[in-house]
Amino acid sequence: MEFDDKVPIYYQIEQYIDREIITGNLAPGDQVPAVRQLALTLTVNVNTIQRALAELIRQGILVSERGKGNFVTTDTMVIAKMKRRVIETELAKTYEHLAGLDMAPAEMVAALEAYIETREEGERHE
Amino acid sequence: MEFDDKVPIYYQIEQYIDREIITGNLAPGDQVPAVRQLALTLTVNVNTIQRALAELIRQGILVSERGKGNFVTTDTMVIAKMKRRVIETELAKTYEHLAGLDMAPAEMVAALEAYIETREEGERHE
DNA sequence: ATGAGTGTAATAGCTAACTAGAACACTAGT
DNA sequence: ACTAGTGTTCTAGTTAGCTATTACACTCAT
Repeated sequence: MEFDDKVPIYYQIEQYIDREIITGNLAPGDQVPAVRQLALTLTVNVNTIQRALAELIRQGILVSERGKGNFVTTDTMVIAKMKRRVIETELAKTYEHLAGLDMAPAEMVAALEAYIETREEGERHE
Repeated sequence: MEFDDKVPIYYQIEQYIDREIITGNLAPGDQVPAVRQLALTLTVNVNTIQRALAELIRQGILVSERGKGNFVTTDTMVIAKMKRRVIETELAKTYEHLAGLDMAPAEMVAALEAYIETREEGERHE
């Protein structure tokens, strides 16, 4: 996995697992890969994995069972709330950044559409 | 100024100045506030300011004149290129993040529109 | 020449993030 | 009981980012 070196790895791992849950790659009740396995997969130290998981456990998104593993909560409300938070945060950040460029809301939408368009152009010729 | 403690301050200052230039708050040829003044305004150490400016100078966005000050380049091509890069980067990041949530391009646009809508709702009642 | 205003550089010290490695605690299958 | 597979904790050491402080270099008006 490639990390953005401008933001803490443990934080990016948190977001990575959030996404895995949102997309259903990790379903409620599923066991998360073992910490040592994650450390290998993400080529990162176990402690860093632990730090990321600790935060997700604190939020109730994961449930830790000593000796067994870490599991995605079966509390779908917690997951739904997390999903809303993740999406909202993403959009808010985009909005703020573009607003800081003096872009009006309508322009933001247009810019995103244009970006998607050019991106699909590119993919067509890959 | 409020910084995101997940990303280096010097980097956020770079982006801040980029934005000031894009919005025209800082026009080509304009003098950038003195480093010690910026340090005060942004409540940050002079060295941190210097680090941010050094990168902008390296990119040719700012021009340093010892004893006089730092100035926005008059090379409008450099500025135009920077502006494109900033916007492109912003949209790309949003796209990648939302794609990571299994969102289709059309959904991204819809989500952004919905976000803007609710946001304007909120502002109306502030 | 002096002084105020500018950029530049260097030192020292602090903290957060990360790594490496070891040890400990618990679970489940044999 | 043993063993393999889990999570948890701790210590030590490295590096990057930031602060504080001082000193130096240059420009311009007086």
